[in-house]
Amino acid sequence: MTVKPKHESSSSEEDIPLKATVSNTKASTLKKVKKVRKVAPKKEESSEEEDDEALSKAVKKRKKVRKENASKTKKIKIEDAIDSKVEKTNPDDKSDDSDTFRWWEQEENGDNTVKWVTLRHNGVMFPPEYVPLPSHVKLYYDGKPVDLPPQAEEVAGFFGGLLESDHAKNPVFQKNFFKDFLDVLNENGGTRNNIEIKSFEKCDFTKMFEYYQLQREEKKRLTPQEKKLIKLEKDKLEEPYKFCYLDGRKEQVGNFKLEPPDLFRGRGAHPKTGKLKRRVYPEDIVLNLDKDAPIPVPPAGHKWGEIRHDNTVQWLCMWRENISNSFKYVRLAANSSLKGMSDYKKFEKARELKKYIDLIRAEYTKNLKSKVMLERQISVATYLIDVFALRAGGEKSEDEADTVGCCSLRYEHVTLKPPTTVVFDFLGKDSIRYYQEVEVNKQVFKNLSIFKRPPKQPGHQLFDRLDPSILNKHLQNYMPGLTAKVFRTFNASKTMQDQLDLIPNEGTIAEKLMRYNAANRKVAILCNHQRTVTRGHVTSVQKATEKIEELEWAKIRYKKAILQLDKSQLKKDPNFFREIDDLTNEEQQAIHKRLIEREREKYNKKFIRENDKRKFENEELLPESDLQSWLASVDELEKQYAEELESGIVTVKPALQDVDKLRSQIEKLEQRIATSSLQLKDKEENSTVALSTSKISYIDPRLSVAFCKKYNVPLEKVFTKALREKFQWAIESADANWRFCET
DNA sequence: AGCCTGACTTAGGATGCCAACA
DNA sequence: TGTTGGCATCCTAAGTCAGGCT
Repeated sequence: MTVKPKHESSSSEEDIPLKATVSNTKASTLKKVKKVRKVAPKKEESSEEEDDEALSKAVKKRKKVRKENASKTKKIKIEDAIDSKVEKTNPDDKSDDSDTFRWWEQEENGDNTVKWVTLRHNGVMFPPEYVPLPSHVKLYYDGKPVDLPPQAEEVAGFFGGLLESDHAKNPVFQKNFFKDFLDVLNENGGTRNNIEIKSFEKCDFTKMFEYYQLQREEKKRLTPQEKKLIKLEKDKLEEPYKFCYLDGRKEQVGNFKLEPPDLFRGRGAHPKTGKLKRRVYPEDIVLNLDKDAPIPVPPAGHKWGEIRHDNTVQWLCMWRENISNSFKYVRLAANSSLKGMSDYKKFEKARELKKYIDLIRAEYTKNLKSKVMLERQISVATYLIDVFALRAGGEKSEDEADTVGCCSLRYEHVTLKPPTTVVFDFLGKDSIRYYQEVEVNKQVFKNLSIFKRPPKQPGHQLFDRLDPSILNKHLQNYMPGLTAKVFRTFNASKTMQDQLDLIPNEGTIAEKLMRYNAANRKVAILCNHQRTVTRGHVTSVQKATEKIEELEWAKIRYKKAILQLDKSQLKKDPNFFREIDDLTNEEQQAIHKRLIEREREKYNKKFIRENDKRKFENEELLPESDLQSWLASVDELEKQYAEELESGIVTVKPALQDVDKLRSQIEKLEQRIATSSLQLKDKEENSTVALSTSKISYIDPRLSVAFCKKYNVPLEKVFTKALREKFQWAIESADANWRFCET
C-alpha cells in the first residue's frame, strides 16, 4: 500500500531574525486544523439523520418533478427516434474518421456557456438486480448459518467479496460496514432464522468469499468461444447507451453505466470508508436533454427523477450519492468534441501563462518582503505552487481524509533546516505522500519560519490568511483565468518540452522511446504522481538482483580460470582481477544453492511434462531411472561446486581452457551485467512513479506529436489507442516544429 | 463577504487482456 | 503451451474552482 506516514513533526524551530515588520498573529485568529465545519449545526452529527434529510428532500423534489413531467413523457422507441431525427451527412460511411467533428479546424468560438443546441441520448445503463446466493452459501454467525433477507445478504456479500483485501482488515471499514449492514438487516425484518447478529467478530464471511472465488475461476475456465459469446451479448446490451447525439453528431458517452451499489472504498484514512453506497434508482436520476428530445423510457415500473434541458452544462445524467451527498454525472467520453475543446483550452491557457510568468515571478520574489502579512503569504504560496507544483489545497471537512495542498499546509508538514533547506512531508490528494527535502529561496525560508512562529504549533495553518479563492483572485490580476492549477499544467508541459529538447535525434526507436519516457518521468516526479508497487515487484526485483549476482559469480569464476592457466596475467593486468575475491564463501554458497536448486527443478519439471505428453499420446513413459540419472548429474555439479569452494580451484569446460576464449566470455558477461543492471535500475525507479497521469492530463499532447514527427517515432509507441482518440485534435494540428512555448 | 453547491478535471487502484518468455 | 508480468482500460474517488445565495 501507499506510504502514509503520520510522522512526528520534528520541531526544528530556528528563530530567524527578521527586519520587516509582520503583522502579529494572534492565537485567536489562527485557524485550527480541525476546524469545526461552518455548516448548520444540525448537519453535523449522525449520518442517519443526514441520509433521512437528504432522502426526504430528494423525494419531495422528485414528486414535484414527476408532476411537472408527467404529461411530457412520450413512449417512443428511443433509439429509432434518435436515429430518425439525425440527418447524417454521409449516410453510408461507417468509418468514424469522416464522422468526427473537426472542431479544431473551425473558427474559434468565444462563447463558453452554451455547450450544445441539441442533445439526445438513451439515459444510463442500470446494473443488474441483485441475485440471491444459492442456499448453501451463507454468512455464519457464531458458527451457525444465517438466513438473511436478500437486501442484507447483498451487503454482507459486498464485504465477503473483499475479505482478503486490505479494506476488510481496516477497523474503520469494518465498523462502517457493520453498522450499515445491521441497518439494512433491521429495515428488512432481521434474520429469518432468529439469529441475532450483534458482533462483527462473530461473523464469518468465508463461505461467501469462497463462492465468489469459485465463480471467478469458473468464468476464467470458459472456452474462448463461450467468452466471445458472452461479450457479444454484453455489447448488445450496452450499445444503446454508448453513444449520444450532440448537435446531431454521434459522440461517445463516457461512464454510461450507473455505479452499482457497493461498500464505499475511500482512500487513505477516510472516516466513511466501508459505508454502504446504496443502489441508485431511476427516481434518483436527473436527465439532461434538449427540449424536443424524446425522453428515454425508464425501466419498467419506474420514473425518472427529473428531466432537465440545460444546455450550459455537458452532463447527460446526474444523481446524488449517499456517501458525501454530492453529485455524480454521466458525461461524454474523453474523445468527444466537448472534452477535446476544454482540453485544448486548458493547454492554451497554460501556454498563455508564459507571457506573464516572468512578471509574476518577479513580483512574488519582491513581495516576499512585503510588510503586509497577506502579501507575504500569497508570495510564498505562489512560489511553492510555481516551483514545486503543489496543488491549491482547499479546506476539507472532518468527514473526509485529512489531506492537504499548498494553502492548507499545516505547521507539522514543513520542517526547516537552516540555512535554506525545507522538508515537506504531508499527504496530498488521494492520501499520496509528498516528501521532498529541498533548497528554497532565502526569503522564502525566512517567511516560512515566520509562519511557524509561536504561538503557532502543530495543527495550525501555515497560511492562516490564505485560501485558494484569495490566491486565485490575486492571480487573476495578472492574467484572466489564471488559477493555481494552471501553474501545474504550465510547468509540467514546459518541463516536458525542455526535456525533449535535450534528446539527440539519433539511435534506434527504442532508444528514443526510452528517452521520451525518461522525460515523461521527470514530469511525473515533478507532479508527484505515484503508484503503489505492484504485487510482484519485490520478488521480481529480488530475482533480477540474484540474476546479476550470478552473472558476477560466473565472471569471477572465469577470471579465476584464467589465472589458473596463466599466473602471469595477474601482474600484467592487476586491475582486471581486482574483484576476484569480492564474493564471500557464504555468498558463493548461496549462489551455488540457487543454481543447483534451479537445475533440479528444471529436470523434475521436464520429466513430468514429458510424461504428461507421452501419456496423452499413448506413448511409452520415461522410466523413473531417467529422472534419477538426470538428477545424478546435478548432484555431480553440486559436488563440483562444493569442491571449488573448498580448494579455490575452478573447473571449466575443456573448450574454455584458453585465456582468449575466457576473456571473450567475460566480456559477454559484462555486457549482460550492464544491461541487466540498467534494467533493474529502471525498474526500481519506475516502480513508484506513475507516468500515465501526466501524459493524460498535464503534458500538452502536441509536444508528443511534434516529438514523434521530428524523431520519426511511430505515434502509437507513445499514445495508446484511447489516447490517440482523445488527442486527435493535437495529432492533426501539430507539426514537427510545434512548440509549447518559446524557451 | 463568506459559504456552499454544482460541475468540471485529475487521480490511483482493480481488472482484464495480451504478448513475451521459459 | 502455460505462466506471468506489463500495459490498457475501467472505475470511481478526490481534487479545483466559479458562481449563486444568504
